[in-house]
Amino acid sequence: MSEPKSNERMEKIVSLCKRRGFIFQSSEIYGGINGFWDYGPLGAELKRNVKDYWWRSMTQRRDDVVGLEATIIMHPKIWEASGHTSTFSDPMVDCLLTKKRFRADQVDPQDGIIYFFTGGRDAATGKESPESYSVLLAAGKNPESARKVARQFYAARGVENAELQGERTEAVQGSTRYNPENGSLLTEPRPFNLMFKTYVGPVESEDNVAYLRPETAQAIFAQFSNVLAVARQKIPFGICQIGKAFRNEINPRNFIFRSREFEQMELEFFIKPDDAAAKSVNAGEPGTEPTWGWEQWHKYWVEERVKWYESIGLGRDVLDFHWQAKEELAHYARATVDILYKFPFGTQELEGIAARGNFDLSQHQKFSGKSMEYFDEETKSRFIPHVIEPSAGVDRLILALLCNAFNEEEVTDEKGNKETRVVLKFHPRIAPVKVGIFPLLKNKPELVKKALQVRDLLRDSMTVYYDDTGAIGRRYRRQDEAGTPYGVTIDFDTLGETPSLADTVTLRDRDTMKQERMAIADLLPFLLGKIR
RNA sequence: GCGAGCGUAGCUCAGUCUGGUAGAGCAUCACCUUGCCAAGGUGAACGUCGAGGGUUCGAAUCCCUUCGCUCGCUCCA
Repeated sequence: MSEPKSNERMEKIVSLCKRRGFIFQSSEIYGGINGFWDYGPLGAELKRNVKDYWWRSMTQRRDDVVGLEATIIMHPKIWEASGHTSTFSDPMVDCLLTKKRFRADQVDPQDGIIYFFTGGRDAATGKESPESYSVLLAAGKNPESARKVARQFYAARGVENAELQGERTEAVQGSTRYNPENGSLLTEPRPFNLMFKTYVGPVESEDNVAYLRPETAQAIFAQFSNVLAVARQKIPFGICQIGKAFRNEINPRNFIFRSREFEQMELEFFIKPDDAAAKSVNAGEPGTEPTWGWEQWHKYWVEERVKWYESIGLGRDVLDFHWQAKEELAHYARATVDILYKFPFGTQELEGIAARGNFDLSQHQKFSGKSMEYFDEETKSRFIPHVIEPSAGVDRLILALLCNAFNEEEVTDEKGNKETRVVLKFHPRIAPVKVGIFPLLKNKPELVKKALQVRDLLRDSMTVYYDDTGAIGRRYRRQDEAGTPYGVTIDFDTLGETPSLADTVTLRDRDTMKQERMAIADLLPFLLGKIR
C-alpha cells in the first residue's frame, strides 16, 4: 500500500517546514489554534514570490486586467446578495445511531410508524439508560426491525441486550426527523455558519453584525461600477485581487491545505453575453476575442492558468483536471474546471475556473438597486456582463509547491558511504532565496571581503544568503533544504591564485550539484535570466 | 461535530505498563582546525515532559478536564 508511505512523506514535509522556517503553527506557545498557520522567514519569501508573480502575470503584463484591494469586512448585504448568508449556514443533523451527518434540508420526508422508547435496561447486569429514543418504520414492515435498531442504540450506550422500556407508536407523514437509511432518530438541527461573525462598533447587537469575507470575489463585483468608471477598460476585461478570506471550517485538515484563514488570488474576467458577442463587427471570424462566447473564454482562461502553473514548476504531469458535471455545479455556475494537484494525501483542488454567467452582478443589482449594466458602444446594446472566474488558493498552492519540490536523494560520498540529501527543487522564480554566497574559508579575510562584495553586488536584485560558517559542503546542503537554486563560492582562484581565473567564482547548481566557473561580472545577468 | 491514535529539547524519538524529580542521535551557537558537497576537536545553550486540575510524602508516568496533531466518518456553498 502506498498510503502509509504518503503519510510518511507528508510528515517529512511538515517537519522540514518547521525545521527550516517555512511554516509554523499559529500561536504555538499557547498550544496552537486549529486551522491557523504562520509563515516563517523562508515561507514568507516563498509566498510573497508566488503572489508577486501572479500579480505581475495577471495584471502588470496584460492590458486587459486591473487590480483591486478591498476590505475584509464589508456591508452584510453583500453576503445576502451572494447567497452566503443562507447557503453558508445550513442547519445540520446527525444520526444518533451511526453519527452520520446530513444537511437538515436534504433529508427526504418519510411516512410510517414511529416507535418511541423511554429507555433500555439490561436485566442481566442491571445497567440501564434512561435516554428516550425513537425509530421510524415504513408502514407494513416488521416492528421487530424497529426494536432491533433501538437495541443497537442502547448497546452503543453500554446497555447490552436491552429490554426496551415504554414502547408506544404513532403514525406520521412527511417527517424529516429520521435517518432515511436506518430509521434512527436524528439530532435537533444545529446551525453551521461557516462565516466568521463580528460586530462593527462597540455594541454587540444584531443591527451591527458583520462577517469576515469568506471569499474575495464579492468585493470585485461590489466595486465593478467604480472600477469600470475609472479604468478606461472595455469589456472584455478583468479585475483581479489577492487577499485574505476566512471560513470557519468544521474540520481543518491536511496541514495548510484547508485552514480557517487563508489567502486567495482571484480574477473576475467580464465578458459579453453570447448574444451580444454575436453582434460584434468581427462576428463570424473565429478567434477574434471580442466575439468570443463564454465557452471560448472559459477554455482560454483554463489554458492561461495551466501555463502559469507550468511556469513555476507545476507541469501537466503533476496536475489533474476535473470538469464538474452538471449536478456538481454550484448554483451560480454554468461550468467549472478544477485544476488539481497530486498531493501525497490525495489529488486535491488548487484552483477552480468557473463560468458564473451574470449571477453575481445581477444579484448585486437586485439587492443594491444600483445598475450593473454595461453599454457596449460597438453593438449599441446594454447588458449585465457575464464573468469567468479563475480562483486560486495561495496557501494550498504553497503546499503543492513544497510537496512538488521535496526530494530525498541517495548520494554517495567520496568514502563510498550512502547518505540522503534532502533538497527542495523550487523553480528559481519562486525560490525564497535565489543564491547563497560562500567564502571558501572564513579565516581568510581576503576571501571574506571578496565574498561580501559579491553579496552586495547581487543583493539589490534578488534575495541572497551569505554564509561563512562550517565546511563548504555543509553550507551547500543547508541551502539545498531551503531550496536555494544557486550557490556561489569565492575561492583562492577568485583572488588571482591562478591569474587566468581571477575574479571568477564557482557557481553550484542545486539540482545537479555540478559546478562551473563564471566571471563575477556575468553573475547578475545570468541569475536574473533564471529568476525572472 | 463523532470515533480511534498521538503530544517528552529546534527535529526524530527512548523513558509511561511497574510513580522516586529527564535522556540519546541529529541540528544550533562559539572557538580551534579547514582547500568544494552534512569532515574532526573542545565547549555552550536548549525541556516548568502540550495546558489546567486531582490522587500521592513524591507524577513525564495514575485519574479527570481541556487544547493541539494524525487517521477514518462528516463537511468543504
